[in-house]
Amino acid sequence: MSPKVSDEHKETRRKQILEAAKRVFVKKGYERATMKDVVEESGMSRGGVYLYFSSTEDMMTALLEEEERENIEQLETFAASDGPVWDIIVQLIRDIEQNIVQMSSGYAAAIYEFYISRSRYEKYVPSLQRHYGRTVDVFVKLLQRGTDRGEFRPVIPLEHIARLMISLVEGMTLHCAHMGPERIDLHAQIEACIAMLQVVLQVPPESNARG
Amino acid sequence: MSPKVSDEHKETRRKQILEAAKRVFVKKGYERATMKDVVEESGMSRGGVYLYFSSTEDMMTALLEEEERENIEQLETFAASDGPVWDIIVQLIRDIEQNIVQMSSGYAAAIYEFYISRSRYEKYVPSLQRHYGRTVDVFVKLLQRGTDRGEFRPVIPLEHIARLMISLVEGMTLHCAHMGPERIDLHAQIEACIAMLQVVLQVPPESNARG
DNA sequence: TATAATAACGACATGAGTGTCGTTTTAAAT
DNA sequence: ATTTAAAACGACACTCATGTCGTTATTATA
Repeated sequence: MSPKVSDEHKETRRKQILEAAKRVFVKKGYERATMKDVVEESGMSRGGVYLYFSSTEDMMTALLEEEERENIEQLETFAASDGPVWDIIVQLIRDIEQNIVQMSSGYAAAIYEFYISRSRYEKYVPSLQRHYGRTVDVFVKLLQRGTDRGEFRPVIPLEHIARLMISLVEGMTLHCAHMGPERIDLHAQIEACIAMLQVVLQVPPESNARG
Repeated sequence: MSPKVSDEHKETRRKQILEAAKRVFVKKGYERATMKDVVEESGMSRGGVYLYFSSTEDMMTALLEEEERENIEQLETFAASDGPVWDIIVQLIRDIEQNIVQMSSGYAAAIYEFYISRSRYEKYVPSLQRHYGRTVDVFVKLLQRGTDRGEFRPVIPLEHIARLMISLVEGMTLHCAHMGPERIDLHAQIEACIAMLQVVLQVPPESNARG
């Protein structure tokens, strides 16, 4: 008469399966990944894995839920930090560059596959929109703070700038996933992006944020 | 003793199958589309379809080959037209907006699925790179002409501007495929993109290209 | 009109992934 | 040490798309 294992144990197993799933996604992509693959990669049995997840979609959802939360939190942390807003933005963009490069070997592609296949089913679109909307919000607020402080004199509405930046990052990420950072000259693009933003926000040149 | 049908007939059949395939791709996406689907959609038999294409990959490749060629040609035609370069660019960008909207219902998603799944296999990457490279080239040359003519005084290297624009378009297209043009305020983004370009290229304000 | 080449057909064998479920193993509680 | 709840196993039946291939229908030519 006892629940056979502790909750921690179950959580460990769950994590273990998710890690195996992630490796499979990186290697084979989202659509081509099968439960069989994850079973083999995790070293567990078919029945065992099914005890925790009933599809690869469940697994990817679980993986992304956590990562999206971390992403937004990181963005909010950046946005909330002290100092000149322009410096924060520059740091943020360079941080994004690292992220893009890291994900460009397989995992980004798998995530895109997942989102794209989901966007086909209307019920999933709201969650995409929510994430997009939150990202826009955080970025607009950051730009607004810089403007309020007199750091910027934007020549384009802030919300439009925010949306453009997000589109830009998305495009670079996708291109990177397709062709790799070198081929698209990612680093130059990132620096040019910063320069462009500086012009559009009319950041006075005395703001120096060279890394 | 005769080749049973004319070449035109075979070409017609081929087109007919490709059209059916495109409808299937729009409806189900690339990965979930099966030969069975295309067979049923085309109204032909299994054996008949296999006589023309041996996989959905073949079909998508054939569809895209033509469209990519048309795309580049259209871009080159734009770039080659007379008149102020700034006007050409503005027209080009607004044209891209139409393209993005048109493709946002299913087909763009299918194409992304296709490219992403292909990028996983190295042998396909060169063709992606080639297309990307050509697009950059055409755009750089256009910008260069405007600069040579004294229309622009770019504050950022032209090649970087070109790459940024291409990333931007890619990002907007992807977001549109995910969430639709309204949700991402595509039109505002397009106009903001034009405005941003105008600033970065330092196009004198007398250049009026309001549509 | 007859014929020969082949386009088109569709049933079939095959292979791969899925979800289940009866059995075995494990570990907490007695 | 024994009990027992449930974690883990893995074989099995099922589904579905694939590629083939022997058969049938079609149409340019003789």
